[in-house]
Amino acid sequence: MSEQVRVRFPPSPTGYLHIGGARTAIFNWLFARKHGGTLILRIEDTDAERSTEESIRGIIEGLEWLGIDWDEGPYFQTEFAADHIAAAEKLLAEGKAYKCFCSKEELEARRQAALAAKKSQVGYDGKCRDLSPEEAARLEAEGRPYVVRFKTPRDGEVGYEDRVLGKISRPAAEIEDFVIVRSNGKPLYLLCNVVDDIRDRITHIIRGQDHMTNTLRQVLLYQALGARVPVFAHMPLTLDLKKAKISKRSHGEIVAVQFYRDHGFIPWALVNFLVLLGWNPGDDREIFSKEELIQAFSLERINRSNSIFNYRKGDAKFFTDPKAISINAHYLRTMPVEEIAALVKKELEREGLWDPAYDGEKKDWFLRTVDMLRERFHTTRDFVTAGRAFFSDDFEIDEKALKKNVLKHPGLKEWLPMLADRLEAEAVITPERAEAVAKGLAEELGIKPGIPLNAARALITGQIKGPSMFELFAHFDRATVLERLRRIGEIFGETA
RNA sequence: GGCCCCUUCGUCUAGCGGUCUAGGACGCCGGCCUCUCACGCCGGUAACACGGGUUCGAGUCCCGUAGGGGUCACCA
Repeated sequence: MSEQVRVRFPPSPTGYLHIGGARTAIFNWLFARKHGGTLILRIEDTDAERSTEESIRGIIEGLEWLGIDWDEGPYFQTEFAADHIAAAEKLLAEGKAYKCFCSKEELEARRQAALAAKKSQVGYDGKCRDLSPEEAARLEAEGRPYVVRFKTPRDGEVGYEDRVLGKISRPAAEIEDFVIVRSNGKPLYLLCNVVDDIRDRITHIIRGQDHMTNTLRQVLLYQALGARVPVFAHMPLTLDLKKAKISKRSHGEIVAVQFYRDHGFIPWALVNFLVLLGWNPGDDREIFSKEELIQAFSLERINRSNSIFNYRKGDAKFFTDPKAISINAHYLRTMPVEEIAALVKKELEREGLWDPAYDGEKKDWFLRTVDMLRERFHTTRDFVTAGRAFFSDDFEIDEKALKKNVLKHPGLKEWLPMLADRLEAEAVITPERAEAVAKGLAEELGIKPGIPLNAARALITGQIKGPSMFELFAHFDRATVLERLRRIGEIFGETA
């Protein structure tokens, strides 16, 4: 590619960054990085009523969190209003657009009539298209409000070569004379977008298939404005299980990038998951480093069909797409432990469980804890929920663990204190000594080793499952182990 | 409804005429490991929407049908 690649991500700041938008940003970013190009962030804030500062902040934070960096911007569309107006005036002056004085009511009435007559064309009928200059001037002088419409060619084909869909074309005459400037003088998205892309020298437009019909009209606009038509690539959409477009309205926070940040996702894991929705590298790889992904990415391998975000509301086991969780869990257990520890630190801080010593004299212990737990956790959030007992004495014992591993065996009331005594007698508790002590005791008592061990797990970690208890006896500090084991008395006391 | 796009396991997907009794991943089920869980390893379940063509041969090409999606604003 000899020409410098320039792509853009143009969110409209009317909500948070959702995963569909993030995916679009990711594809553009990958394409730019792959070709040593430029990614421009352009905030399309022309819809003043719906645009908010908060949303702009949310989008930027979301992109930063994901690690999607841009090279230019953020630019704000509203700052280029003069360009948009100038373009509209140019089209008007060249006779490529015209003023339309039809009122909304008239338009609606004619539309309904066309619909009733079962006409195939229900768009604008072109009534003002051929108004004489005198007539138009007269109406304008009367103070009649007008919109500016683009004069669509009456013959020929409009088309373009889509990099994912192939050749797309339609007869130009089928496209109605669409509005490019509102009656209040404000240009519309269709025009602004094209003018901005021309100014920003955008070479490739990578966006969702929901823009496909816009594209034909925009191609016309590029041509009328004498600009080169960029390359288009329309990505498939992401739907829900019921095949509806995912949206905040119907799916809530689950579609927000922020939700994943708040639920212990590793940013790159989300990127990795999202990029696999509608794209594949052509081989069996599914896990990519940033460099590998940039290397593997290409527009041609984007799928044509929509994909489904496999999320079931209220699923007890999977709070989001199982594959997303699985990819996150993969990164959680394979990334350098220090990197995971840094993320866990943030979770602990947020929960008020962070001990500065974890960065100092307890650093090794902290890293080992993270390492020990991470292979059975799915998110960094799990460290402060299921893993809470590792960082605080204030934790609840899981109900099932209590029922199944403790209360079922009243003998534990004696056995666990015995175990505590014997561990206390050890000069240093190592996993090996702990195993010998625990197994020895079980044998003497004539019980299965699992009984005291699983009970100890419940008392010490609050969980029904977790790392090896032999490891844990040695891992927790001595006093904690002994104290928690001896709490067995309270348990039976409380529930008796 | 018009126009446009799409259609392989439950989900993400590989497949660009013969190598497809359709491969991988996630999920699910079973097994090994084992103090529990997880990891890991082994095994299993499960799909070419339908109908016509073209061809010696079709998941792959063509047409039709059905289904799904997108879009039809003085929103972006």
